[in-house]
Amino acid sequence: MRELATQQQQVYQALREQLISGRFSPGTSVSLRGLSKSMGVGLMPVREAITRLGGERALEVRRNGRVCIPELTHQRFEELMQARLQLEPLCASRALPYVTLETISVMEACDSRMNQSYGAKDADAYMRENYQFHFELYRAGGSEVLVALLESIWMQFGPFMRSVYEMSETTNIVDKHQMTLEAIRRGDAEALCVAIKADILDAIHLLKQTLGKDTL
Amino acid sequence: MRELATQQQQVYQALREQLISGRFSPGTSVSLRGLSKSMGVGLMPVREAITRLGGERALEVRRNGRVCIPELTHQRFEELMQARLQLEPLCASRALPYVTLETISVMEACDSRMNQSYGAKDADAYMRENYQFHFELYRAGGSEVLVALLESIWMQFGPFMRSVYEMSETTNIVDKHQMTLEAIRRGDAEALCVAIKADILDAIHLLKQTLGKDTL
DNA sequence: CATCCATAACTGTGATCACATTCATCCGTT
DNA sequence: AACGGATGAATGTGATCACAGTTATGGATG
Repeated sequence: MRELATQQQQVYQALREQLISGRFSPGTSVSLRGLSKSMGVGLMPVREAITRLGGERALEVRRNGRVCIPELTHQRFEELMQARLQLEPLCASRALPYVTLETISVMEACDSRMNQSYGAKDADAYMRENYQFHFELYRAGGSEVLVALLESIWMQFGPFMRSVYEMSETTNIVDKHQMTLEAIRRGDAEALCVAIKADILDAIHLLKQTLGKDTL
Repeated sequence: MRELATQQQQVYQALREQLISGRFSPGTSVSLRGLSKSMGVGLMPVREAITRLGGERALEVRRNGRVCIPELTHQRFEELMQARLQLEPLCASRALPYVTLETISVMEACDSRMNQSYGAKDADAYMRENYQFHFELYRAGGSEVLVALLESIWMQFGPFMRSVYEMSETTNIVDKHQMTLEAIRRGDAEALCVAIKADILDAIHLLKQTLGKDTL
């Protein structure tokens, strides 16, 4: 972790992690003064952090200026997953040649902690470790542009996945993580792409199965 | 165009168009008070607009807070074009079923104005019309998420392309636009993807040929 | 003439205040 | 009891000020 110099960076980072962990429910309205008090900082830092996150489409700024967590839409969800399917295999392939033994061990540790969190019903930790598992890989290649795009995407669907996690009981995403790790160890780019796509397709299937009745 | 209610939205929109048109050179440093004076508005509007654009990675906010137009890097350029190659055909395919006759005529008008601008050596207009040509199509499908991602990408490589345009003499991108329009008229999704990929590959080739010696 | 240091200008950060608009609440009327 | 309008709280927007850090500029000294 980088040292967070300014207050706005601290607020930005905190909100970012909460979004990726899905600690915010879709539709929740966010107010400047509310966040300001709850985080114990002035108005200006949260103001800048929020407009920045608005630029990353992680928060929705309505026409009247009110800010809220984007609502779950079939359209939005499908677009986000399509974008993941296009970009994540690409980013993973680019990273593969630069993966070190330490990268792998960090990913293994994330996966291990993820299983523990799943057993302990700790949704926050589960989501966070899942994020770190993927991005430890993506970041290895130094693809700053692609990683930034993917982070924007992950912040956008974070709030969705939380509700999925809380509803679902049977998850076998772990297997896809093992598939991913094996492909990396073999240095097999194609298998890596297949594993990652399978992981994303799992998420799609899981969410459609869980929320399918409500939102089509 | 939507009515721009607040000042920050006006500043944001203005900067956005200038970035896409490539009116800013890479490396140019942007200061709050400088923009504030040159645009005739207070500090706050430009402050919010800039942090928002920072979130979209259209402007680079350095660790010390200084803001500037991102520098041209071989790495960055390649990533941006790879992302385009992945996302733009997808976005175009999704839009194809929703294309109306008016969409086509708007695109034709853009292409026509583009040729005029090219003849008149009006780089600003050329870049702007090229943007509108593509996004008139992408927006037709209502893929808000994908369009937002692509707009972020276009703002990031806008400053690059300007220098390319000013150096190059022989451009045949227009042909690819005709290819695109024909594929749309036939409702041929595959041909549309091919045309768009060809357009992007043209841009890649053009830039590598123009700047190839300096930055590898 | 070159070098170094002090001064001045400029930078982003954050706080605070004022304003207009929107939202919710509650009271009065029908 | 239900509806509608007025009042109050809460919201984002923008201006202005103060501060600390950096950068540029200038002159004095070697």
